[in-house]
Amino acid sequence: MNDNLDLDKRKAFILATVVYEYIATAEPVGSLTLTQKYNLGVSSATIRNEMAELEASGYLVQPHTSAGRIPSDAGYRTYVDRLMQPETLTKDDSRRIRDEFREASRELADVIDQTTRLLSGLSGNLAIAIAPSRDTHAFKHVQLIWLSARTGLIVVVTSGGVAAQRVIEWSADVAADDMTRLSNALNSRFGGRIMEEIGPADVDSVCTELGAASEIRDALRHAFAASRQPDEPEIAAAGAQNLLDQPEFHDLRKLRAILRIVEEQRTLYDLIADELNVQAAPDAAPHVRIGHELRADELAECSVVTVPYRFGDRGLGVLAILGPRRMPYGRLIALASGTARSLGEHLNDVEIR
Amino acid sequence: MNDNLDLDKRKAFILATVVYEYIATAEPVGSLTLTQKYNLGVSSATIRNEMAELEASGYLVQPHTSAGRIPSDAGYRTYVDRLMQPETLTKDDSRRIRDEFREASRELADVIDQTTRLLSGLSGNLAIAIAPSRDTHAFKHVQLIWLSARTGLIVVVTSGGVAAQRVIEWSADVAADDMTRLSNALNSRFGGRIMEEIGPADVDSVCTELGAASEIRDALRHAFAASRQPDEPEIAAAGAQNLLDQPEFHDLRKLRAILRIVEEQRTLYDLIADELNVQAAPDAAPHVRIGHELRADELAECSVVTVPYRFGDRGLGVLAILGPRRMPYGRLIALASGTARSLGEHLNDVEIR
DNA sequence: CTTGGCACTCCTTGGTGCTGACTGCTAGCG
DNA sequence: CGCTAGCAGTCAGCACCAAGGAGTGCCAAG
Repeated sequence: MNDNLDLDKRKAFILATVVYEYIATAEPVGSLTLTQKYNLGVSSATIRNEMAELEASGYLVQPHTSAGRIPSDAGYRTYVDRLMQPETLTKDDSRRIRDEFREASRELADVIDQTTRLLSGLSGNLAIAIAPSRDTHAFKHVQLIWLSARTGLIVVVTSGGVAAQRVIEWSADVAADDMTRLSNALNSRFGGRIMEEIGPADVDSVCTELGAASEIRDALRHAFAASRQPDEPEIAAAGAQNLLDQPEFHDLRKLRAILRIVEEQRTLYDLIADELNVQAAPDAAPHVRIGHELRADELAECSVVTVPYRFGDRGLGVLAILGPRRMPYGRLIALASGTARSLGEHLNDVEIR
Repeated sequence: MNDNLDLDKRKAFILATVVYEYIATAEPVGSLTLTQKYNLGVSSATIRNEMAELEASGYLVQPHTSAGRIPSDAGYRTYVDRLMQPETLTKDDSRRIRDEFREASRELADVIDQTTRLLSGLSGNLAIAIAPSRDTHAFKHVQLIWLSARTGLIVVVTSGGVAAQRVIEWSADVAADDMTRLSNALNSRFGGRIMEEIGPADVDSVCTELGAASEIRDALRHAFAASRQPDEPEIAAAGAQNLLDQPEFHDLRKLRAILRIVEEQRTLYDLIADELNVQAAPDAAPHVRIGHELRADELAECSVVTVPYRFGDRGLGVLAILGPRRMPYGRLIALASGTARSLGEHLNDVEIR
């Protein structure tokens, strides 16, 4: 139905203009508006004929008989893929992104959080970030710290920073020296490996050799497991209140449906994490999903821009912007990809080598 | 105007019933409703006379001439202070709180976060938590961990757990032994102190004695400062989407005004932290602020229940529930104080001794 | 193929009148 | 003197209707 051939130059221009105008005004666009605000060179009657054909081809829809047209999912899709001007970051946006990362934390969780706040502020939409997978981090160091005869602290450091830390208690006195020896043994055994190569059996074997208490062995296992795979998906979201400004969300039911999705980290993760598989290549261009392409009824009127970012050689995370379908795609794509690039650079800078 | 004497027994009962009924239904309460649903023993005309007097005394207001009455700030205040039945936690709520803390993390930030999620879920309102002041934590341990010739990690442990950790880089090679010696010196110097007794000068003097590099000295200073006073107020909030269910927030302008307050951590902190000064005593009863008592126009239709919780001997944090004035005060007070108690106990359990 | 004209559709807006929920007041009763 | 029944008055909410306007589809002529 909507293959390339049914869009001649004029239809393409009209479709692009309708989408552009509707994004700007949130009002259905009529033929008169088009002839008045844009230099079409033909009369409104001609536009009407063209728009009728665009509707028949599935690019536009009419909310009701006597209204103007608004884009369908397919209309937005064509706009994004073929009609839209690519945008670059404005000077101002570049500067704000640069400034933000100059001050940014070294802690992965903090960085992710801060990035969503930045991106939601710049984009005026809801921003989401998934932390990069930890499996490919390089093991750097583990330290058992003696706090008292019955308490200690385990710290696991990977190339991504402190990956796990936990206070542990045990039931029989342990000497500080034992902890140092255990730390040294673990470090010399695991040095140079990446995290996914370190399993519970490896931890066990070192513990057995040195005769470590079972409580300490269990705590170490947990610490290493948590270093690779935290209990909850590492995901951050910010800027939900931005959605209140969009007229499409003045309907409270829709708003609540979306907030419910955002609240449930698991659902949100699934929504975004698709990209981790689809876009295995880092530095990939942002990907846009529109309306029903999101495969969630609650999000039928939303679009999502996703972009992967790099951490180190293989680690990969995802940034996303969620907003109404009527979003300024060009700007958001530029923002998402600029932020992802800066985030990747920042993570590279703070990576422990 | 509204002193004790102007509330005879019947007026008190009527006021209490109006507040109760309005909290339950969100509809202005009329004289007929009262006689029908509650056993007043007098006719609606008598109730009308009484209600007119309650309005003259400032306890009730009428949204418009031909409507029933709703409570004023003063009406809610009297209800909360003198008329309401104190409630205790239901079995079910107790159990959920207990279960939640059984599984809870040892990390202060995670606990705070988890507590707000619990409390917002139980209360159906917005929950807020401020982490206890760190000044009174006891110093436990500091460890400089050698990662490579040019990078290391500082971990400061207080009775509250890991209070600061930061990866540091320096420009001249440092040996692992130097870091151990410095750690030992700091630990023996600071052992037994509480955090507020450890200033930058103390850190400096140890560093100078051992001839530590200035980069390490600066990093240690920062780490100790951050252990006492984090850069941003430690505050968590959860459950904003619950407010959508309240009819008073169906007006989007009001909703946005409130979300703006919640978003700005600083404002939110100021709003709640008053209690830290007012209620210096731990185990104090929950405190309720109603409408204009909050001294913020945006919150004129809101109430806040706050309750301090203990951490250790002197540390004090605050839990709060923010919702519409029309909130079930008895239940929320019970929830807030039960949660604060369990939180205090949990923190006590995980405190490092 | 384009265009002006025209009839048609249907949302939006504003006005009107009704209904129902309350109230305040008053006169009479115990 | 307090209580009550009855009644008139007020006003938000709702349904209904008419006018206005934005925009369309179609057609005949250029």
